[in-house]
Amino acid sequence: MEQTSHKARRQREIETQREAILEATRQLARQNGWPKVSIRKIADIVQYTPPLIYEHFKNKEALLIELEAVGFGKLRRTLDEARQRSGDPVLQLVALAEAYWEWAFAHAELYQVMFNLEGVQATSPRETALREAGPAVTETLRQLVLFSGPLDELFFNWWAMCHGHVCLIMSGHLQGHRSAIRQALLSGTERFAQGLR
Amino acid sequence: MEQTSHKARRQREIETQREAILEATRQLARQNGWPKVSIRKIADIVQYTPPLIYEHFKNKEALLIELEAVGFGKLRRTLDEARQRSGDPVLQLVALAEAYWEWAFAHAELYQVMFNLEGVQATSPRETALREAGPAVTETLRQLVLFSGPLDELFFNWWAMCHGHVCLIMSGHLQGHRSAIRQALLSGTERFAQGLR
DNA sequence: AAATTTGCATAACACCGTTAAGATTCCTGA
DNA sequence: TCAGGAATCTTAACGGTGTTATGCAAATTT
Repeated sequence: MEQTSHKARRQREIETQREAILEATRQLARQNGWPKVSIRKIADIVQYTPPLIYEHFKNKEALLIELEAVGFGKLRRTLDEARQRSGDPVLQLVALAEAYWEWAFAHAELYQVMFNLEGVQATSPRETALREAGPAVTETLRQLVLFSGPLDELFFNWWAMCHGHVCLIMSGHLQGHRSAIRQALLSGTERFAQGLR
Repeated sequence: MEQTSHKARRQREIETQREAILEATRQLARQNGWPKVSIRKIADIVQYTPPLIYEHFKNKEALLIELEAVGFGKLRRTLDEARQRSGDPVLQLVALAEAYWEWAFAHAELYQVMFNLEGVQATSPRETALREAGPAVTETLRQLVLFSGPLDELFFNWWAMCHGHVCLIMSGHLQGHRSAIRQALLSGTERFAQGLR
């Protein structure tokens, strides 16, 4: 049946369009920041007219939510990898913070859409999205804490430390102190981990 | 000279208009979130037409920057007060974190414009704005650290802890865990302070 | 070959930030 | 007192935005 292959080919074309839209969106956000990202400009880049975007995404927010999920997935994998580069839990936790920091700035446009920073606004149910990146961290924390400590609290602490330092730079505050803040995050995380032994 | 009193009266009217604009902006942001704040709606509330806004502010961003400054001023005063409610530096640092948390949610619309959260985007020189709220915290930290420790780093750590926890809630992540995150911030700050003795 | 579905574009709507031009009121000075 | 001008505000417009109804042409099915 070549009908099937036609349909399959068409299906791949659609998927290609979808990927192109997502990639164009990220490109625009990287180049000019999220506030200047518009459906019309995205359509321009992918060489179609605006209504085509709406065949792939219900609206602009749905596009952002998709990228948010992409971001959390990528971040999760990055953290999983980082955890496996050392055995000592203290070093692990610091390595996780370092990986978090590097990832955030290497994929700033994703990070911004994940946390509604710098002009992004998407109101989605994100409850699960954040937790998804947690297991690697939580497992490392577990090795640091005797008995069953308040793992949730400690996880929030670690996350807030990382996110907080990243945000201070991304929001434009302390622009000139990027490496100093990076150092503060790393040494702060180490002290945090040491204190849990 | 009643010319002078005329001018003075007029001056006060202008100031009143300006205040009304700022207040209307905050009101709209509180009610519907920043993305739905528009010059036209602000003009509606203050019972004038849009161009009048531009007699008081160069553009929309200038309005936001003004509110950003208002926010940092208020936050600074709040922290100064909180610091004076206890003598013990550990308790002080925790009280500062608590005051920070409470203030952020009591003035969420200001907090969002201060840090470009939830759809706000203002590109301003903020270097000084953040530091302005620092002295109270730094002074408390000084009492905790022997000799001259890396006060800058510790200040960034404290700030990032507070800001990070606040952000996790404000961005919609962990929506249901507000009081748990609050508790995490407070106990995390206490552990942080204890570790500096 | 006719009918229908697919795949896209054109064109429109309401809203946005911003500004140029006009109208009206008020004050000034002769 | 009254013309002239400044102060004060509005109307109207421009280009941009997200989104959707309509239309058209090609491809597919019957």
